[in-house]
Amino acid sequence: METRVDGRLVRGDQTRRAVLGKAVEIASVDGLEGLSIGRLAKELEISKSGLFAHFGSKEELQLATVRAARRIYVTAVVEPALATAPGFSRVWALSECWLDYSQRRVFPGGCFFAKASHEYGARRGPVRDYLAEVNREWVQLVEQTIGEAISLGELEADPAQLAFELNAYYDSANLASLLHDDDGAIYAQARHSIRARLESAATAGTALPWRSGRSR
Amino acid sequence: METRVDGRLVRGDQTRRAVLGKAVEIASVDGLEGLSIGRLAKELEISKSGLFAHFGSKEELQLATVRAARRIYVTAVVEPALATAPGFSRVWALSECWLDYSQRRVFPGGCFFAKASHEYGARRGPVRDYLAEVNREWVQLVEQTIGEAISLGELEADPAQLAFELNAYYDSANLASLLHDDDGAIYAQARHSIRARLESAATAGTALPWRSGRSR
DNA sequence: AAACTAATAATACGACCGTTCGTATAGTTT
DNA sequence: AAACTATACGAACGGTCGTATTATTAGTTT
Repeated sequence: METRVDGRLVRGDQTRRAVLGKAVEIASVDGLEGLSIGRLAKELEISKSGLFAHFGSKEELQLATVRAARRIYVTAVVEPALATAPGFSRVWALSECWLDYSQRRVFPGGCFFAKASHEYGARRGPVRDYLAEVNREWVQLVEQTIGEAISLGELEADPAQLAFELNAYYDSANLASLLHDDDGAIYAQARHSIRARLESAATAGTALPWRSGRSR
Repeated sequence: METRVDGRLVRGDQTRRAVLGKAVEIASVDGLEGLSIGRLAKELEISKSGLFAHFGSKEELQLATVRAARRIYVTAVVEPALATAPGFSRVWALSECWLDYSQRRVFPGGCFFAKASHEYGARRGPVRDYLAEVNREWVQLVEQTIGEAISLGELEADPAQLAFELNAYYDSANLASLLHDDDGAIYAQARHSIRARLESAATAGTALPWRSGRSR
């Protein structure tokens, strides 16, 4: 099965990819509103009008940027966590992957969605709606992961409640690390809280991933 | 002792007050960057140049806006909480006051500082520095309040750790309520988490404020 | 009443905003 | 080779941005 490719479309795709890569970077630092078409074009050394033609409106560019960020997020956080077997250890992996994603600065401005959600939380329109949807998606994944651990008898908790708490720790660590030029102490603090919370919810027989094999 | 007042200065003060009141409103929804001098002047029906003269630069306007927001925050959260006696009940009051402040939308866009801190977290400059300082101030207050409760033998915890966790619950509830047009369910969830966390840290004899006198 | 000061206003500036338009170029199809 | 299509470009549009300069008005002091 041979796939004929249109060189023009390939070129367009590459441009689009480059634009969105840069857009995600800029927006994670300066926000989706601070992301301007002129600046984006200048940094990529392409024409403003040519760039604009790819999206048709600022709002479409913003939406495409959030979609691009979502793909990066899935690759950086979701997929690595799903590589761990379901159950307690996957809940822990999810936390570790998230903190790592924030600390590694996958987006230079910290978690893209924490930033964008705060930027658009009090507004209306498609951008906000999509951000809300992505957030729901994520919370659902965390709840589901917790649910699996409960089903496997490794955890005892209200999934929604525990998911809320874990998420709170993630976001709080992310913000504090940004605001205070953190050297890692804040992430350690978050890890400590997560560990304590999970430990208190673990069932008796469950092996705790952060203890290397034997109990202390 | 009689105080002679200069009518011109009074007039200027009133204007300044009105400007900052509006500025804080706008910024809590559209951010400190979205806060523009032209828009501010238009909404207040005064001249752009006259308004500008009060601050001298956009950055000074932003700093003055954050300072104004801080005063409102102190009035809405800190002072009411300090009306409660030190100890476990004050820790609880702090949480209640904060959630109430967020839920009542003292700022139309939810917590001003959550928004502004995310906006400036990844940047440099005086605005970010001041936001970081205000945050430190707040965290310190929470830790100190927890410390008092420990000294009084009503609580057992690491103050920094518990403060981190409570703050995480506050901010997380604030964001989720904005993003999902909350009817109050999210605040209830936060209250539940806070209650559970405080209950687990309370010492044996401590009366729990949310139980009306007798145990269940 | 004159001199002075503080607050406000009018006007203008260059830079950048998102957007539109006409055109040139590269690549595909016939 | 001709017709067509997708991508990219330069130039211009009306607006708004933050800021500077200059003038006017309101209020105080002498």
